[in-house]
Amino acid sequence: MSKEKPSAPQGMRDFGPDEMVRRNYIFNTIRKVYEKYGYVQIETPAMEKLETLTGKYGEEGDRLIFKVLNSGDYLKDLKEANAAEWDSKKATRYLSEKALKYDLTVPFARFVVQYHHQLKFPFKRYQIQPVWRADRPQKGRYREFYQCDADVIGSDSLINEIEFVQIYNEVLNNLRLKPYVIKINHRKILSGFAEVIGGQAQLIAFTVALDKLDKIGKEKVLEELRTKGFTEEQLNKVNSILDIGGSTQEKLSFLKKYFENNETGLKGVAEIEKVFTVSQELGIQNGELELDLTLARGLDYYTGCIFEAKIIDSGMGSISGGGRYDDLTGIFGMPGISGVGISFGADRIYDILLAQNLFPDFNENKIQFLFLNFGDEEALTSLKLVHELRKNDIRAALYPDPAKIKKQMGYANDIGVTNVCTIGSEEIKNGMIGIKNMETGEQQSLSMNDFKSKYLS
RNA sequence: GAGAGUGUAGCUCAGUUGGUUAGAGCACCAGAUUGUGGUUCUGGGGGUCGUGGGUUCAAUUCCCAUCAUUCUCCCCA
Repeated sequence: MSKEKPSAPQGMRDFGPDEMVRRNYIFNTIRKVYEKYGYVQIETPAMEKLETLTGKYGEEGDRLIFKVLNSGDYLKDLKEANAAEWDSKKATRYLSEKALKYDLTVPFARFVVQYHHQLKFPFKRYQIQPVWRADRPQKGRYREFYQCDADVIGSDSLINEIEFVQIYNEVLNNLRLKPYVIKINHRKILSGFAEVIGGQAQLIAFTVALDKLDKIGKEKVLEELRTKGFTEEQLNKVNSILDIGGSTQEKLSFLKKYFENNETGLKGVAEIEKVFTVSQELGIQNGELELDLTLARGLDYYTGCIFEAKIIDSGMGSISGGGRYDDLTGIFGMPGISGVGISFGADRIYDILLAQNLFPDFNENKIQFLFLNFGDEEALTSLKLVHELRKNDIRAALYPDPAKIKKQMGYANDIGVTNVCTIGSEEIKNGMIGIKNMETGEQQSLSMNDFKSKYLS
């Protein structure tokens, strides 16, 4: 290829008509469930002030924020400050004051603080919008992707967590994404572990290592913690945690004993237990909801229950995450307001549905009647009928150009219309209309009046 | 931020142990069928083999660099 082909930026995609139909199916399915549970929709801008986003996602997250270059002479301040020796981090605040949003939760927290005087709490909102991450793209990972968030803010009740389990169940069932598992854990259980072990300062290192248990195994986890400075005594205590297995009930009773003298851990256990028992009463099956003590989740702001949903054997990472954050609005100057929310990754759901052939047929989007164009005179008659059909909310169209009939038929076939209608000079003379069903190939001739009484009200 | 793979027609790819005019399937256009598609048949257009440099009598093929892209780790939806 001698010339550079035009293309979208790395990790960002175009969506053709077929893809949009499928994507809207996902969005609508999720939207319907959210609305049924009483969530209302909002949107926030593509960009936020850089200061709104930085520091909310941990060091790794900050690195992945897409910064937007200032307009105008963005080097002016740097020149005046003699900034030649600066590193890029120091120079950033002079070069960029806006950034593409990294998720929907933090902009929502900003929204809540900004409009709290006119919001009614508990405020239940949903939001379906793209977010951007300057990540290395790979399978199931894009630089621009859609999140479908639902959050409740201003309510401490565990009812919210329990409802999110219901929402997960309903959305995943409606999309026919089975089998799935909703993993649940509690930040206070993780904190409790850290307190018992005596490595409170190393909570982060501990949870990060714990998170890898599935992937790298027990020995490697212990090894990693050893290099992070955990003593042998601490490692022994970690060891007994890593061995926890069995049913959720067994895990819970182990934890109750383990946290005998630890208030934080006990609180976490009690909350998880309640979510489990009530969910079961509401029909959640064994295996659909699982206490996963290795579930950590990176986002720094979670403080209570944390969720993750996975489609078993999909070869895809989690398609949804979420949790409770007690003080997200605190960083914007409004402390003491608790929130909890979840987020579906629409693009990963799309990939799984496509790979497993789980999209339904979308016939209702097809054109019902395509009228062939036999020339200006004949087309006018067709156009009037098309107009009538459209008035009756029937999808109809006239081929705009008097092209060869073979070409028009080919077009009808390619875009998948249901029926082709012919009104040429013959038909006009006899007051007839030809209808061909493109699927069966059947062709019939109807009088105009029969056609109208059959399809028009 | 670290590592690996791949760049040949619009798409998916074959091929050349370095040697005259670089192939297939699909897609596209035309005809067989001048008012009838999806099947079939015939014909056609389209590539300086990602880009730059090196080795060589000769490079699409070997070497180096560069860019693009895919995947893995990190992290995450």
